[in-house]
Amino acid sequence: MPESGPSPLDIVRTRSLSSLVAQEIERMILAGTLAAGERLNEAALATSLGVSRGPVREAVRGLERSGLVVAVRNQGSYVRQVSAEEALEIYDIRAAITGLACARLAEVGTAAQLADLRALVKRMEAAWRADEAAAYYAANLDFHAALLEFGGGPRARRLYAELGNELHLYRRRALVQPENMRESNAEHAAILRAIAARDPATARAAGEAHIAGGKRRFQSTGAPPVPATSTKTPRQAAPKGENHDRDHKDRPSRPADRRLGARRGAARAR
Amino acid sequence: MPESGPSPLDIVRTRSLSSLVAQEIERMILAGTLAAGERLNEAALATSLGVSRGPVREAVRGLERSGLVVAVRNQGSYVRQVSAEEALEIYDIRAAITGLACARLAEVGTAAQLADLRALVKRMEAAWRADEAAAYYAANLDFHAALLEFGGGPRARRLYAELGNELHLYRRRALVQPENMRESNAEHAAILRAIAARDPATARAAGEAHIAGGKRRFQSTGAPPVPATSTKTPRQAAPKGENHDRDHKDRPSRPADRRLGARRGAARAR
DNA sequence: TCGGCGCAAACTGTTGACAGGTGACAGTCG
DNA sequence: CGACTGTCACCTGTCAACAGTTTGCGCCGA
Repeated sequence: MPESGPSPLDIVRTRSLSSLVAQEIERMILAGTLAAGERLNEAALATSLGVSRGPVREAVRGLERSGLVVAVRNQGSYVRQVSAEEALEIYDIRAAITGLACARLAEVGTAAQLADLRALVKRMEAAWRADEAAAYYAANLDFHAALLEFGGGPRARRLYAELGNELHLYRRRALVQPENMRESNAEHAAILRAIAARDPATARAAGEAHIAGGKRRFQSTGAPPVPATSTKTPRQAAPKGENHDRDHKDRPSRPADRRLGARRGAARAR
Repeated sequence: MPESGPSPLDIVRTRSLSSLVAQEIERMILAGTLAAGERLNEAALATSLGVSRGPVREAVRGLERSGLVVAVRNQGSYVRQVSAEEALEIYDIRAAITGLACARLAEVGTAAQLADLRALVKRMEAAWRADEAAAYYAANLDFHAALLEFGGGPRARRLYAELGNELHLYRRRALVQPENMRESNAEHAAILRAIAARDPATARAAGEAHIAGGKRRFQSTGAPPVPATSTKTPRQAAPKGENHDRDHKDRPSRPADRRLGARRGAARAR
């Protein structure tokens, strides 16, 4: 018999449908399939994923807690819109977390871990010289993930990942510009030097400076002070403070959504 | 007509049942009504709160995402147990966040905000002299909340609250000892001085040092390396691959739980 | 022609019910 | 007497249906 190995139906044995659905919706959001500010239609999502509304609701509730969506009673859930101010704040927090991990790594890091990090920096340098932004981007993600994997605890890792997700919500495009790659990787090297020198304070400062540099590059790369798409803000039913304005442009797919998941009969098919 | 004002049943009009239930369960967990490691019986919670299982499930899913509970498929959800290592890590992250807020407050804080903080420090000093640990504890919470309210963005505030909750999970007792109050409040004063001097770097260091001091006091106040109630530590409900060994000790309250919410007839009563 | 009003559809919130899985107890065999 | 296996109750996972509310659309009147 053909054994698919990694996850044939062990998946369904260990993870509940809700978690699978949550993972899928999160992927959709981060991939841009569900745009920021877009409304989540429970029935449509359910039929599209082939499950009932129950798991979808549970998944959305989880995503709401983790800050990816916002929900308004009797109105629906919307993909969260991250304002420019929030994005900058997230950079600050990320800087602090990264600094923590770097400092700790300078204290307890092993030679093997350092070698791993060096290899990643080398990969990034190669990508930069070849002007392959995508490869650099991937290696950069790996580098930071490794930094937290080696130097951070589980809580810090989770937090870092969450912050990264929220940042993706602001702007999807990978904002790596050719001239930035060199600068960014130089900072990486500085971090490595400090860690190799077993100097926690310097390592921390280097880690923070690197994220701060990313924040600066992010700002200068044409991040508008207001992410806004439209001219008006009036209509708003936000739960707390934020307003995610939605004019007609905001729901072009709305009729399609309706047709997709509306009819009882269609929803029942499975 | 008698208008109760804040929350008669307008609450149910603005907040969904799920969020209310989540809030209540969170309160129960933090208050100790639901002990760490205890299992959450959906049916029992539902009847106890007078709602169906749906909202309870959604609430628990949310709490799972925010780290208060862990869930295993086909087995149930358990109030998360925070290990000593995790607690220490949380202190580190809190220190970083607090430092951030202090630094920012030193830059942009207003005189009124400084006055508020000074008043809180005074309140704590009074509580210390009167040896009223409870009052000190409350004012201390207010102080830190104000610190983040004035110096932190919304994301940092949410994060700080979440970390505080997780810390409560480790040990409920307010670990303020008389001799610690003076030291703690001295650090508060140091933070204030640095902020008043408009010295971000020093303010940040003071904020971090204060949390680090709290961590030290937390450790020395007899926090055992093992939070355990019993002799063995291996117990930890693991979501992934870990085997969550469960000996009889693990569920002393299990029979009671069953009796509480088990029978179909009882579950249906409402 | 424009503004207000009312109806209807759709979507969310909530509930009840069903099916599968897991853990424990008891009986039996070595 | 111990270990194993079969059975059973409970509990979670999932689904389908019901109720309330909001929103959009059409109609009527000024």
